[in-house]
Amino acid sequence: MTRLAFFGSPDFALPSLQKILADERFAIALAVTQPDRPSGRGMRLKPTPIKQTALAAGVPVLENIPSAAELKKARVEKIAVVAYGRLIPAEITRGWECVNLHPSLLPKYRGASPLQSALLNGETKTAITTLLINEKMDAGDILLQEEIDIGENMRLAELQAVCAARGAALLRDTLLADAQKLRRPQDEAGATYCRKITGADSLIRPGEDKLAVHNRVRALGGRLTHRGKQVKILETKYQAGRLEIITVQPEGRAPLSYADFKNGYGEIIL
RNA sequence: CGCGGGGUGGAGCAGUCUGGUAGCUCGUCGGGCUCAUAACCCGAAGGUCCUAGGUUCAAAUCCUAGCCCCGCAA
Repeated sequence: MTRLAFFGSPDFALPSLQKILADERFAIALAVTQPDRPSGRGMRLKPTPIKQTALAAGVPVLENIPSAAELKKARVEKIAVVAYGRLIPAEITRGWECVNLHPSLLPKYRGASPLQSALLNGETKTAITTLLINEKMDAGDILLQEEIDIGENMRLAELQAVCAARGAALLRDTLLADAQKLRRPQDEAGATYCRKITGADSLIRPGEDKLAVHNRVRALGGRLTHRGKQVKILETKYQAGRLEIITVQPEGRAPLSYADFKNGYGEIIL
């Protein structure tokens, strides 16, 4: 039985945590996650999904990066990291085997938004990769990698669900294996980076190519101004060069089908 | 007390500022046209205008309180 520390924060990390919790070959000594943040309407403090699940499972939760001494005291042998949200200091990456799950075809799409960026760029293929963490972001030696096809109409939620689920299994397999035998360095020449997504990235530009609109919508949801109101396009279908709008959401309103939308708001002109 | 939008026939909206006949697009039902249709034409049914008070000759519209839904942001 391997004693692990689990670093993670959002929903994407949840399947990994659950898979490890359910596996008797592992024991989770502690979970490390981002502090509660004001969130949602009313800006109330809200714990991360990882914190909620860990506490429910009786796992101690830390909201700050522990010192090496704390990890030693908890008798942590290995560390699993999934979308933690902060860089992990060298003191830890040098003292422990830190295995990270990153949803991209490394060395491509290092950084904060691999799935969104891949969709935005219209990639037809991505991957889930486990790697050893070093000082540089997502640049450590690769352990296991599994390719994932991206369908033409696949949306972020689906892609994320697939990567999170299959990534959980890949992470478990990696943690059970001998990292020293698996490790192989990344091809630095092929490295690309994605930055953090901002609100502006979801804006649909006037006259933008149909396929670009589609990619934007399925990656981030496309926003535009329609008759003076902000409207978000939630779902489109792209087939044989034709773009069909499926679901939209006007500002202040619940999502609705485009057919309903047209009845009240009129047609959207792209 | 983070900022903001909304609740009107079955669906999506306009009307509210400036009180005075319940409107639009769609759906449903009936009829017509057509070889035919998700197309077109004619007609019909269907509404406690979120709730409770208040103001007024008169409230979807103004005032007060409450319930519910949602967007931004992070």
